[in-house]
Amino acid sequence: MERYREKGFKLTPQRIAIMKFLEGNKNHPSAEDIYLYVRKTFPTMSFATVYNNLETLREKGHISSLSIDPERRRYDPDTSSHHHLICLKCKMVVDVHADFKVNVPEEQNTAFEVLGSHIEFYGTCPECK
Amino acid sequence: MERYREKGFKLTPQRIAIMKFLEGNKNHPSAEDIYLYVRKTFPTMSFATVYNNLETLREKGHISSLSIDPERRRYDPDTSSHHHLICLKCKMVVDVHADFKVNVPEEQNTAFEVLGSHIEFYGTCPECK
DNA sequence: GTCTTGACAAGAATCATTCTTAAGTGGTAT
DNA sequence: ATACCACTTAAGAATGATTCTTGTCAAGAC
Ligand SMILES: [Mn+2]
Ligand SMILES: [Mn+2]
Ligand SMILES: [Zn+2]
Ligand SMILES: [Zn+2]
Repeated sequence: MERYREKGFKLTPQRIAIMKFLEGNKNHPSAEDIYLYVRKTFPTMSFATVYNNLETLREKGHISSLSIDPERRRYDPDTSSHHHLICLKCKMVVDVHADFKVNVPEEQNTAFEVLGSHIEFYGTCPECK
Repeated sequence: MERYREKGFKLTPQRIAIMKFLEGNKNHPSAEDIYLYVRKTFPTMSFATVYNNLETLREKGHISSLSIDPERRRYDPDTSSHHHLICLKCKMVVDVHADFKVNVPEEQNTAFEVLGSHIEFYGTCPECK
């Protein structure tokens, strides 16, 4: 946790609670999921504080935000390059850790500077089948 | 255009205008883009009508909606399987037509019924570079 | 022509996210 | 230990995309 201390990044109790909740969390929670959980410990916490912290954490590269669920943004403490699988029914998101070789065709690649890629798989999870 | 006539699918002038705008459109427009354009011909058209029609067209499989731009939904008349490349600066979305071999690892694949996949590439377009 | 089932316009409502403002606090320097 | 200041917070308002509601209308079926 100490490694997060840096210039202009203050470790407040609310922020620590959010970071603890996210640390190792594989559920790809939404801002609301985080809010509902952290509020148990900090009943006065505001929704805006959650968003502020998520944005700050994202800026600093400690978490990433996913647009795989069209209904709400999901947050992921795992910033290593990996992919996702979403259940179209219950919207559960799980990791797909595999190194796929995907490169855009050469002619597009030269004109457009490709910085990365993300694969979203969709389907039905075991519970929803 | 006649091929769209089917049970419970009425061809109204507004709908035809939306379909004409989308037909062959490679810009992946948002609902607002579509609204602003079609309104030129139908000044009384409502935003809700655009959304109603997009949802109906999507249900019938004539268009697909993309969540690649986290700020707004984009619509694509090309329903064939293809991928996308988004410019992180101007949010331009272009097609990537290539057949990548991506399959989730066996153990996930059996538990989870994978129905499809979509690759989003991100980077900087020629104009924004 | 009549009927039925969508489709329409208009605007209200919803919901996620962002912004604003005033008050509070962590971390650094003194 | 104290003071200071930039960053953070809470609270709520604002925004913006999307969905819902309601009364009216019209396409296509018969
Ligand atoms: Mn993940
Ligand atoms: Mn496309
Ligand atoms: Zn499921
Ligand atoms: Zn660009």
